[in-house]
Amino acid sequence: MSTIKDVAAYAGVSVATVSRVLNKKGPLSEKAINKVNEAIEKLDYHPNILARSLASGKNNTIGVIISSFNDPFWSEIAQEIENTAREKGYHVLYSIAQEQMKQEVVALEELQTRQVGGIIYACGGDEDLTQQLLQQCGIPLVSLINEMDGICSVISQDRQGGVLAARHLIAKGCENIVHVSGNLDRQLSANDRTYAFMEECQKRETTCRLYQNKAGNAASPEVLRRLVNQVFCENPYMDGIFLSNDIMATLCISCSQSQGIRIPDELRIVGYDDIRISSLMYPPLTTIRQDFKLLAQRAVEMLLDQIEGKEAPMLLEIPVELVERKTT
Amino acid sequence: MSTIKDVAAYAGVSVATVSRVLNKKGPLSEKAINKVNEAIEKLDYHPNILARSLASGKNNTIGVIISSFNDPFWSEIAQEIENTAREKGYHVLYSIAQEQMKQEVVALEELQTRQVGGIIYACGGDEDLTQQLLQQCGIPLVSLINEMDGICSVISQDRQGGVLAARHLIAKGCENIVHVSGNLDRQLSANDRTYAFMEECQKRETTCRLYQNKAGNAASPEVLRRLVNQVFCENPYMDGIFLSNDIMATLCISCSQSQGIRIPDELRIVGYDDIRISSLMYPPLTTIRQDFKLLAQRAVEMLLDQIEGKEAPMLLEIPVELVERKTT
DNA sequence: GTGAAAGCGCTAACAC
DNA sequence: GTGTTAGCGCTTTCAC
Repeated sequence: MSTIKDVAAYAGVSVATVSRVLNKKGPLSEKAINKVNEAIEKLDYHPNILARSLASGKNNTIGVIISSFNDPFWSEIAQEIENTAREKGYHVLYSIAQEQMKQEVVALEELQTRQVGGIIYACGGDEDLTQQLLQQCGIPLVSLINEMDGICSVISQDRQGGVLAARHLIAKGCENIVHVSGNLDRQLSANDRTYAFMEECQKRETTCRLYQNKAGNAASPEVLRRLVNQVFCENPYMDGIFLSNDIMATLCISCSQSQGIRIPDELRIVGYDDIRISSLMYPPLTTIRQDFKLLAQRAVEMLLDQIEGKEAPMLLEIPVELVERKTT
Repeated sequence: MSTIKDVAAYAGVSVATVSRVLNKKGPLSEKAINKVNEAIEKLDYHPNILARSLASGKNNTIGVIISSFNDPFWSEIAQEIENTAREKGYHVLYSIAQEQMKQEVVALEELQTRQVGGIIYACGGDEDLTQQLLQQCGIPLVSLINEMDGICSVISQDRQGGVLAARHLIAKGCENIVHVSGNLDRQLSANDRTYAFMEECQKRETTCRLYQNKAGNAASPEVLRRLVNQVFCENPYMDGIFLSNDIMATLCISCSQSQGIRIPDELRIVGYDDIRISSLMYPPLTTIRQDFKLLAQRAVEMLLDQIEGKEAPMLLEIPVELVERKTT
């Protein structure tokens, strides 16, 4: 690996000149530029970003704490964070913190150690721990998970999502509704979709029975399937069901089909997220679409604003949208 | 942000001692250790990895060039790479290179610049460019895409996968088979599944018609759907279909169901990959399972062996397995 | 067992 | 326009 010194020597200039050429900064003669570029080419020189960051004190890197690359919702988000950050000249470092394993602390430590300029928190971990991020770390932070005291957040309008789902099912004539939520013990903005959905049902005087998927999406297929089976067993007369994510909705479609329940005539299904597969499956899923792109984009922008010392709003809410397909 | 100097000053020792405590290396007195640890605690000190790497010349980081986090197959791989690397004390840096956009060069540059010790190449880009990786970069490399001259590879036994699929469909009585491959212009080991499948059909004297999905998995739902529709239109009598990935298989299930074609009685479907959703959809998909975990694990191990100067094999082939569910 | 000091590859004053 | 030089935060000899 050649260094800036090698380049300087080869080009017959000083390291300062090479550095100037590299950064396209400062007064420079055509001749110097050409010589340096030639040397760079010849020596196959790649600047060492570590040294650069160390010397300059900034490293154009943001960190993302995420629960997994496997969850379709979060992998969409990761992809869009990556796209946006790159566009703005930033790199992204990921740190995986599996939920319910208290890995957030390690993840945070890791990113701090790597000197990221700020962190996007996109992993539903223990709320109290997460709160400590604020107190302890003192670097710019954006949460994609929920509203937290003193931490900037970008979240979907989940209450609106819940209301849309309820109104849609009721408008389609459902009278016997079931909803499977996520883990309500957790302080997630995602749970607002449940609260709003239940309230709306109540307001419309429609019965709605609530089930909780405590284990969340990360649970094994068997566990999820068992829960869905239980729901179907215990609610033979349900005519509408709202799931807090599209994976659960997929399982419901699957269960209905295997039991010969006709969709949407006998049972109407509404999911949440609108992940890629939702439009490809059969029947194509009616669902509440979260705007991945905008969520990620705004989160990155908010973080960069903080990093660059600009004023940033504390909370941004991204609209959701009902996408009607063939399950309702 | 406090530095090692601050810690040294606070603890009343030299920076060398702090460094020794940090790295648990060299002769150390209990007293010194305690003082330093206390100082670290008090000052909320986080070592700066950049400086550490720069000084020590090693940075325990590997790079991964991947086409997207969104493709379920590759996100499974990414997740497992992450898990394995972490276990071995390495960090992972991702660089996204969307296929057919020649972003591999930039991606590679980026990772080199960040001083990764080696790179896992997991992105089907232009083969000639990819080959240049070898010549140009001179750092340890492992390909998850195909066999390349002089580059270590870890790939699935795709020929075996193709044969398994063909035999299975034929054993189930299919006589009029269609296969949708990926882009055969590309030099991907994945294409072996196609070649082996076609050969096996021929050997068994079963007709098989071939379609190519040139755009690959990254194409929009509409494009994929159009292709599947075309296949169904042009082959009213097909009784078996083998898709080169599970997303395409999902679309085929969807198309069959919407046309009232009974699965598996009238049409048998075999996918490839066994992504998470494949067991959750209806009917649960018969597919060729790739061993994500082993692929990723071996790739990481192979790379670390190279980095640490150990002897590594040039090629590792990971077995695949037919998972029979309800579409055949 | 501990400290002083050189140096990793680079940037950014500051001098010329 | 260009070169010299002092660090950035850390590791690592080499003395003591």
